[in-house]
Amino acid sequence: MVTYKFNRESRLLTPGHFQRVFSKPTRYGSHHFTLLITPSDKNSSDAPNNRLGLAIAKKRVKLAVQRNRIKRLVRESFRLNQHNLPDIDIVVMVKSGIDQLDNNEINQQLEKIWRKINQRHKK
RNA sequence: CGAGUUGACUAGACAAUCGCUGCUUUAUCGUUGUGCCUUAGGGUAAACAGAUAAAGGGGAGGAAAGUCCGGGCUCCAAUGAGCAGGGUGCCAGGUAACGCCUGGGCGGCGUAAGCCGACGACAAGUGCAGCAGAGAGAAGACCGCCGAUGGCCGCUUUGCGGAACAGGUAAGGCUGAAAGGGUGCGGUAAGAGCGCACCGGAUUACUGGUAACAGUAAUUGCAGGGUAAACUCCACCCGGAGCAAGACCAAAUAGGGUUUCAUGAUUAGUUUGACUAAUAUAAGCGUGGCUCGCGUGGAAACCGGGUAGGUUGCUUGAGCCUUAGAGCGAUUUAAGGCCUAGACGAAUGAUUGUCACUUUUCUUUGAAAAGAUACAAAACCCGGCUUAUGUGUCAGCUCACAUA
RNA sequence: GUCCUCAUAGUUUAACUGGAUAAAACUGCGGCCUCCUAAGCCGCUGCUCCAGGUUCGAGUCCUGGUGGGGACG
Repeated sequence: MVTYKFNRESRLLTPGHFQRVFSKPTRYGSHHFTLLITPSDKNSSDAPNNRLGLAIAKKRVKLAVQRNRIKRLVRESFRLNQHNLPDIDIVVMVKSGIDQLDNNEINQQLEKIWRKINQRHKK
């Protein structure tokens, strides 16, 4: 079933959720992104599918406007590609210099990462 | 038409597709909580919360920023006052309040419109001023000037001349950021507010003004300058903390209190076992005692605190718009109309197209390419200040040039 | 979000109550010494975070900004 929705169930909400991902991650990266990935918790009832969390540090991106822009782009890209992904929890982190990129470049980088995740998982 | 100056407005527009988050309405689900009914079993969706879907409608700023001031609101402490500490500082007004704003005064800049100003007091007291310089605060003879007067020397001796001993002198030089009113004339041996004129100052009086202050007159030769973003004095203001304030609900695990039961301990009574009553929350082991260490403590009910988490505070307000009145103005009064973000790992977006805009290139119009805008995003709410910043429009005023 | 602190050579610290060339150690660079290196000796290296203001004079006082660090769930 193809869905483009993105509500509170597909986000990481509490520090506990984040800790679970940080404790045993698989890493993916590109020039400006680092992604941490853990398979979803099957026992927990409130994790029906893949979920996204964002960790955009103020140290890496100074201005609030730029931080918000990056968050929105990542969410948008996740929203449009989530039906291709397996059931995982994702935390997206960011490296310095990302605020220099424009929207198009960020989208391309993210799509490359989604494809890479999909390939590895099928193996 | 050019240059400038002040004030106000603006913060890309439209469409399509896919999303996020509140609100309203409708439909479906839903007895988990609350409510209602009850024959105490439960029932109730034409009860409210809650979930899902659809439709409608709303969704960042002029600075949302810095957190520099002032308030509302909440809690804490309170009988009030003072000290300490901090802040403000020409005058009047505005305001909930302010370090803000308006009007006025004074000073500075500018041809002008206009702009800028921590702008009380150093004659209440204490301090500070390196180096340089003669002298730095009731100042000072280094160079200089004079040497009238007194003394010295010479001569043509009731006088004249010389040197510069006593001494006089703040006009000039020198030092410095700063040297104790300024300019001119008189005066003198040389000078000096020593005298006079004007300017400046001080004191007193009067006039105008609510006041700051301004003006006029008279008197006074004139007076210890700078620094208070040095201590200080004077006048006025300030209790502390902040929505992570505060209020409510409250899981698991741990843990507090009370009661009951169970268990073992001690004592007493009855006594085959055991039971009853009282006491204590320990007993026990290392070790006989003290000390120290080790170690055990079941079940149920109720009460209270409270973590995770949730709800609330949370947006109707010193609110906005229009018109009229008061006021030079800030502002204020009245009437009518309007509701305009409430998120919480944190929404307000992405993509595409057309137009507008900017830049570049070619260029008669115009065409093409690129950019998709600057500064920057709410986090309880207001009033200000400061800082950052794109383009354009409107209005007032000033100066210069040209024409009439 | 709220509150609090700090900023001086490349690094770690000084600099009195505002007073004149901002000091010291280590490091770096150059030179001397040595066959070479080390050690030793000599010399060099500063917009006192930035911009204004007060003052005769500011690292120091005042105002505004920039950057770093910390506390509070």
